[in-house]
Amino acid sequence: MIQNLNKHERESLHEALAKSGQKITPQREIVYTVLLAQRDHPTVDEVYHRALETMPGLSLATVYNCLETFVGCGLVRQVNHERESTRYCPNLAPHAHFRDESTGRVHDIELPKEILDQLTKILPANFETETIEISFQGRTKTSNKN
Amino acid sequence: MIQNLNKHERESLHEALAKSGQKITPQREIVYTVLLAQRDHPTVDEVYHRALETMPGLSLATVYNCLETFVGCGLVRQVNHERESTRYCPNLAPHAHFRDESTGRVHDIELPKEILDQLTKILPANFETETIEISFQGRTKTSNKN
DNA sequence: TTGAGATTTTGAATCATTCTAAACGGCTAA
DNA sequence: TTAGCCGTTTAGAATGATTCAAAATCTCAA
Repeated sequence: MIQNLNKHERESLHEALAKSGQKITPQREIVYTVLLAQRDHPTVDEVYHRALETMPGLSLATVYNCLETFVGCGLVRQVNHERESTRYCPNLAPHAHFRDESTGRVHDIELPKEILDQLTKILPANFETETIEISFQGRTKTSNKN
Repeated sequence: MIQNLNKHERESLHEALAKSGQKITPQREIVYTVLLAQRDHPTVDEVYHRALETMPGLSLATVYNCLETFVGCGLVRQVNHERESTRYCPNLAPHAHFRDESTGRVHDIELPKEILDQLTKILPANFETETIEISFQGRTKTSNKN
């Protein structure tokens, strides 16, 4: 069963929404709760089905809307891989993604600040970066189920 | 007008196809020629329209097939950006991509080997990488039209 | 030159995502 | 308390890139 947001999580949500002039709604709280509850980079459809258990009438379009809103106010990151469905990730620390080809799972990889700094240095002087995305693709050896 | 493949380019193509047991066809030669002629990371549709000028009967599905084949035998890289159409790139040297949000254009950014090495080091020991993708998103300052 | 197997073609099918229009909800001012 | 404004949600249709299916065509080794 999905836990409710704790005080701090609820605050982040309310603050982020308020900051960009948007309202708090039950749908948004539930979608955000679902994202925090299981940090496995779910697709829209996965979020939708998980959220349905708490709010049976919820519509898919609303899940799209909520997630778009969260991305817009910086609460959540989009993770795209090739042409697969977009996945969503509430981890705001700078990190890369590793996609395991054998399981399809996506893992967060912590990204040292030095590497980010170095990366921005390889750009020509007049290129201004807003976001950097780094994604690895491969396999995990051995029986590690992580 | 689109130039023909030079001797070396034709050889790479034939060799790569042969190596993965596939045939040389006029369609494949033309699609590859189009990719080399203008290295602006075209979409399938762009490749299709450029190729039509040389081979009027060509079908869109064939362009999809050819590009998929080239990616499969390592002649060409796919470039995905968010949910936009997939783009294709015949630059085989390791490089990152910078997408200019104001123009939609994609630029190749040379990628120093040290950075690649460092990147693979941040992975847990049992993660085996096959490919790494790095993409920047931002804007180019000033009136540089590059 | 021939035949097996790969490739191309056309058009239909798929599927994630976006759009549209109507209903809803919450807040503010009277 | 009510009226109305405006952002949000909803259902379903529309979009658009990509894939699939089946038949026709082509390529190349023998």
